[in-house]
Amino acid sequence: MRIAEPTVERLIKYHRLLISMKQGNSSVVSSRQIGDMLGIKASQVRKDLSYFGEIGKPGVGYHVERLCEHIEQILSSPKVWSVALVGVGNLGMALMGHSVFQSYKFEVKALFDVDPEKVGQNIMNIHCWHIDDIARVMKENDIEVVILAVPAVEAQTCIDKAISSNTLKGVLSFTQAPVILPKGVLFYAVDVFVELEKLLFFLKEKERNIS
Amino acid sequence: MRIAEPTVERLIKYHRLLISMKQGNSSVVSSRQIGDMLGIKASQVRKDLSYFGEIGKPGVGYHVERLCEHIEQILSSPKVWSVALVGVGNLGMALMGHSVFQSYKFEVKALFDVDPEKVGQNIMNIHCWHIDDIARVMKENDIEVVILAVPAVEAQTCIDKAISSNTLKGVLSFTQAPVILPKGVLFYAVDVFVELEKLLFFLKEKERNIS
DNA sequence: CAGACTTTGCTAAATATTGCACAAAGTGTC
DNA sequence: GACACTTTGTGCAATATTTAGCAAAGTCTG
Repeated sequence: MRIAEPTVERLIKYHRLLISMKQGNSSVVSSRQIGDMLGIKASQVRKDLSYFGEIGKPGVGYHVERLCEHIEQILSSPKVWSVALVGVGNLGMALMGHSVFQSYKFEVKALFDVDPEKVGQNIMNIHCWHIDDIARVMKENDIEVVILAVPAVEAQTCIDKAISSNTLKGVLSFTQAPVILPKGVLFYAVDVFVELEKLLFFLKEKERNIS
Repeated sequence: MRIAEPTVERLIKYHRLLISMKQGNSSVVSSRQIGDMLGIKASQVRKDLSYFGEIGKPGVGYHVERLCEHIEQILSSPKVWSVALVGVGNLGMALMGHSVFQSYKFEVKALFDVDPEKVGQNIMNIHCWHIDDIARVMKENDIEVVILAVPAVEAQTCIDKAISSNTLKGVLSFTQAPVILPKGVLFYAVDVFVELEKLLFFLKEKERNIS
């Protein structure tokens, strides 16, 4: 059974919320409460949660810990993914420092850059290689996922080198350049520019509709 | 006429692409070419572009410069938005350094943080205030948009202070915490964690379906 | 333990979004 | 200028996603 992307996205958010609720005082939570906290309709929450069998109790709600484990199981990986971070500039460093990067689901095995100040160094205990070594290092470390945080103009070149490792399975890109990938390689992009433009666009539209 | 969010998102991407094509050699481009470069179906491209009147020529395609201006007009703002960046940590600095922030559509008028090393300083020529001053500074500078780049635990507190300025109209959040806003304030979030989790989830699913 | 609530799981309807297919329009060649 | 292409714009069908509504199940109160 295939799960739709928006559903997965919400499951991730429920999971995150439940983790923070585990330290709270109530051991039970209703779809309404979850929905209100995340800005999602309660019926949507129920539909998402009932996707994998009945887990809530009518008249009561969902048991926080149980539900959390339940979602954890759905989202869980059978293995720890090996990841490479390409581009150790401001953004790359910000990512590395981010708590997200202390996950049990993946491990950043190698860094890549072109800056001679960084290449050869250990940064936050991870070795930084020259981007030209990426195919070899990826093969040696079985790296299947690349996080791309380089300037737009270099994105495609870097990706092409990563592709030549033949181990690449997924890319999370932070650059705004469109990149061409062999089909079969999953691609997700975090596009700051697009989000900001969208915000400004709909702000404009809203003001226009008022006046 | 209301434009759907996915459409706006694609328009932004077309615009970005067209800008880079303006320096290229061909002055004309087809919906097929645009689609291939961005991973979008040609029919979708045509539908998006014809939303605002006929602008292409059958048998030829779209005139790059003309199309670019056309989209620019759709996306254009009647004013330059005043923006505050809340949180001048790694991520905030990365954003400031990003080329996205040299836009003619908005201007970062003020920075906010709690770190005594930063408060009172000018960072990249913009003054950094203590977060407690945000309501006053926002009012004085007519700041309507806040970019939130603080640790999750501080997100709500910061936003509450920004709300009390009464000038807040939109938020672009980089924190993973859900925040409660008065309705009427637009909210967009860039959620690194969610994107990464989605990537890993669908990678897992894909491998599971193969084996 | 009856009656008033609450809340789930699910089905069906409503919306939103994408993709197809084709006529009409433009280009190029001989 | 006839014929073979290419490519747009668009109506309609197909998919995807969200929302509403409700019976059934569980809780609480007196």
